[in-house]
Amino acid sequence: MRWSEIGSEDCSVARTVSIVGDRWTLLILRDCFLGVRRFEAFQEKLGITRPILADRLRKLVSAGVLAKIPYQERPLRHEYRLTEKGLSLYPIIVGLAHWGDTHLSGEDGPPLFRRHRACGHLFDPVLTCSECGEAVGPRDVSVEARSAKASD
Amino acid sequence: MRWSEIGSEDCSVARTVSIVGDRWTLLILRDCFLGVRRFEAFQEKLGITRPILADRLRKLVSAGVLAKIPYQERPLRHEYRLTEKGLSLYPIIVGLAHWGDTHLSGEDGPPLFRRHRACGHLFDPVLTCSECGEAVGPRDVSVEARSAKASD
DNA sequence: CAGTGTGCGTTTGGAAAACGAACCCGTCAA
DNA sequence: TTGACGGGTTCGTTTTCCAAACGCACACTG
Repeated sequence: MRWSEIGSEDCSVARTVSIVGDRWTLLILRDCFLGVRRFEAFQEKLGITRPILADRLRKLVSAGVLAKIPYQERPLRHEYRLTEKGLSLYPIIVGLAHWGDTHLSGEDGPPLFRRHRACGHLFDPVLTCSECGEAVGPRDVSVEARSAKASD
Repeated sequence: MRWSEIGSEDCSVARTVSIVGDRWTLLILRDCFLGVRRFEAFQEKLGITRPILADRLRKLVSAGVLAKIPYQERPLRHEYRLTEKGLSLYPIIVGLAHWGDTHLSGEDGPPLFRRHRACGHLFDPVLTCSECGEAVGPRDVSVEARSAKASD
């Protein structure tokens, strides 16, 4: 299977990976969630080469994850902002961050902490069930094909 | 920044991406969570070339995400199983799946459904705060550097 | 009004990675 | 002894990535 064909697989993971499943793309999104918006800022923070950055931003825009919005005219300049579609990638980025925090931190612990504004605490992200609210792990879930869908 | 240097960045996302932030690796993990364990099975399901598959499996094993466990001797054969460390990648894979379900499904809806065994319902994964249990989105979180860590 | 700076890219060759196809190895079964 | 199975490795070619340089529109400065 070619990379260009992955997006047409009948699998949501594959289709998502075809858009964001790239080293640089994931790091670009990380920075988006940290507030980075401009080409030069991405380039400097990431240490990515300009051609690759331009390519990835173009792809994210065409996928509807980022929007290219003018922030001045004369000369015309754009910034890249997460759309709602892009914002909904948050659980993935936080998931990556939390796994790294847990399994790959040095002795100093994780480099960043996340604070939940509403309750005021430093927190860990927890995956829960939309129906009962309980935490969900890999062994708590069974998978059913579309064709076998029963009621919820 | 070279790919090989990303893992030594002081950022949990970057370090995680250096291990799993690869097209094929993410799809291999998807299949692991669906119960695939053997080289041939991965190769067939993924349509990945053998050299790449061997390389990715080797890297996942050396990262402690998969374990290579003999399932027979004479001839000696191994299977690849998720370790606890690997199982804890579940939120990331589910996140990818759910985003694809939400934003990239065709008219037929998502190809797979997840059922929470404990409560019996088809469910969506929800990211919540470990401290207060509320759902958390990108705008609900502030980030603090290690150096600025206050109490929780 | 020439020169310099800024923001955002594109072009260009060489290096790395991915590709398909073929090959290899130990074991068993016909 | 020929073939099949499971699990890889080797090989030569195509794709992608990289670093550095270049382009371009405009603004500011002397």
